[in-house]
Amino acid sequence: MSEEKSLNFLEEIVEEDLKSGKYASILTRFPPEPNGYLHIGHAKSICLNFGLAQKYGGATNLRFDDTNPVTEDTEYVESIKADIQWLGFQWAKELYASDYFEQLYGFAVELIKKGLAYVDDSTSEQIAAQKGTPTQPGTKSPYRSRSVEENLQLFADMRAGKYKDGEKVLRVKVDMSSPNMHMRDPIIYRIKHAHHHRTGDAWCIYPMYDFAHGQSDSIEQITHSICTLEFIPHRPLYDWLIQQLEIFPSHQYEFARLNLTYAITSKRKLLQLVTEKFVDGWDDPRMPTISGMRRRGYTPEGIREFCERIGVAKRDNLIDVGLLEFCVREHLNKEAQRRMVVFDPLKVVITNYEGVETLKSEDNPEDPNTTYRDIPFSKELYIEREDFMEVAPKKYFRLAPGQMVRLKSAYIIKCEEVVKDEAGNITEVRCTYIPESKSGADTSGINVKGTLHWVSIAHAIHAEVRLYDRLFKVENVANEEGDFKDYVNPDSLQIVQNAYAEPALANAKFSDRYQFLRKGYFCMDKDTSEEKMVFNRAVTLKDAWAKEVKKG
RNA sequence: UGGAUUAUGGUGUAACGGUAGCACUACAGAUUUUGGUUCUGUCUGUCUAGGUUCGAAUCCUAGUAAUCCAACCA
Repeated sequence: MSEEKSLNFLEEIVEEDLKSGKYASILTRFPPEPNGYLHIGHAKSICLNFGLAQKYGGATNLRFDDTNPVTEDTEYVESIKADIQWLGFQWAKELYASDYFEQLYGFAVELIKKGLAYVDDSTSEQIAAQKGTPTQPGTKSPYRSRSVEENLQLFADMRAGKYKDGEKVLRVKVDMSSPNMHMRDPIIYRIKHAHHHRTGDAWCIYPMYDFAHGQSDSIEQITHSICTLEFIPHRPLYDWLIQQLEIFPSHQYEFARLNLTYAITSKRKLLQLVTEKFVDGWDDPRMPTISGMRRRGYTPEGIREFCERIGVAKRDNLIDVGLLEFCVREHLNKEAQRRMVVFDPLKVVITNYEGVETLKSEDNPEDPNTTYRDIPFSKELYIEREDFMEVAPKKYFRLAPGQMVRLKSAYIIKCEEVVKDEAGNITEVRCTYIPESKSGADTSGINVKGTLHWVSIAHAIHAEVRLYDRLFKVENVANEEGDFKDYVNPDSLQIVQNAYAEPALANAKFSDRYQFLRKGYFCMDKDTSEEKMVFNRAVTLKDAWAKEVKKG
C-alpha cells in the first residue's frame, strides 16, 4: 500500500544485521577530532550516524578522537557539542579516546607479548624509506626482530619519558610487502611531550589513529563504525588489530563524503580562511560551518532535510549548493514572520493623501492561523529604488510613469510625476492613491500586476542588513589549479548600512526568523546592540524577475 | 606505474535479471495583494566494447575515466 522508500546501503546492512540476529540493537558513534569546527560535511555524518540509530532503535555515542594533543583544544570540544545539539541530536554517552589511554597502552603491551609489535629506533625518514612505494614492497626495519622482553622494557621507557620526541616509535608487525601501504608495519605509538587538553601531562606517548579508533569502537561495542571513503585502505588494519587482540568485533563501513559547489569542506582549509582573515571567524555567516550556517539563519530542520535528500552512497559527489538553499527556504517559508524593509529607498509622495492610518498585514500567509501586525501608512513613503523605472520594458510591472501598482496591504497607487535634481537623478516620485482600493476592502475593480513593499518614512526604524553571496567564485574549488584562496569571492559580503524597516521589526527577537518581503529570509545577528539592529540574510527568495532580466 | 573504490539526465539518488523512477535545476503554463508560495506540464540518463540470457543499468570479460593509498595527522 505505502510507497516503500528505498534504503541506502547502510540501512540495508543494518536491517540485514538486525534480521539475522547478528545484533539485538545497533550502536553507532560520531567521532570528531576536536581540532576545528564542524561543517556541513560533518552534518551529513551526524545525520547519518544519529539518524541510523534513531531509525533502528539504537544509540549513538559522541566520542572525541583526541589522540593528538598538539592540535586539539577544549574550545573545539565545546563548539562541537553545541553544534550537534543545535542540529537536534542527543548522544547516549560523551566519551573521549583519551579515556582509554591506559587500556590502549595495555593492548599495545599485549601485542608486544604476542610478538606482534616492536619498538623501532629508526628516524621518520628511515621508516618512510622502509615503507617502499605502492609499486615496490617495503623492507624490514633492523629493529624488527627485537625480543619481547627488550620491546616491553623499551616501550615502558617510552612511557616513562626516557626519550625525546621522535626518538622511538612502536610499530605493529604486519606485512612489509603488502600492496596496502597501511599494512607495512604501521606506527601505533609515538612520543609527544605535549600537554593534552584532558590528560594534561600524564602521558608523553600517544596512540595513532589506527590504534585508537578501532580499539575505542571495540571497547564501546560499536556495531557499525561509519566513516568516509578515504579510510577504506585502513579497514584491513582495523580488522587485523581487532582480531589479534581478540576484542569485540566492530565493523567499519565507508560512505562518500559530501562535496558542495562554491564551498570547501576541509577543516584544514577552513582554518586557513579563519587565521588568514578571509572571513570573520569560524561562525562567519559565509562559512559552511554549522556555527556559520546557524548564525546566518539556516535552520536545523533545513539542514537535516538537506542531508536526507542528498542520500548516502559510495560514489564521489558534488552537490549543488542550490539544494541546500532550497531546503532552507522550504522550512523558512513556513516559519518566518513577514516584515517590510526597504534597502535602497526612493521617496514616494501620495499627493491626495493626508494624515496617518494603521493597516493590518498578516505575519505569515502560509499559516492558516496567522496573526496580524499593525503598519502605519502615511503621505510620504519609501519604496525600493529598483521598483521604479522611468522607462519601463514591456514585462516590467512595477511602478513607472502612468502605471499603477499595489502597495502591499495598503492601496493601489498611480505614478503621476517624477521629480529630479539638477544632475538628473530621480529624487522623488509623486503618486495618487485610489481610496476604494484599500487592502481587504477593495471595491475599485482595478487589477494590477505588481505589488511592492514599502515603509512610511516618518515611522520607519533603521537597521543594518548584511547580504551574503557564495564564498567562492568557482563551482568546484577542489578542481581548480593553484591556491584555493585565489578563488575566494571578493563580493561575498555586502552591507546595507541603513535600511528602513516597518516599526514592527523593532520587537525582533534573536530566536525569530523573518522574511523581508520580496527580499529574502533574515535573522538578527549577534552584532545587534542598543544602538543598531543587524540582520543577516540567510537566503534570497527565488527571483523570477531577476532571471528574466538576466536573459535580456 | 602496484593496490583499493566508484561509474545511471545538468546535479544527487532509486530500480537487488523483467515498464529506467524520485528530488533539485532548467523550460512552459495556471493561481497569487510577495515576479514568493502552491499547482500542472516538458526536456535531458544506464562510461565503452564484447559475452551469458527469452530478457542486462543489474551477471561475466576486457577496456576507459574519476577518486583514494607511500603523515611520528585524523
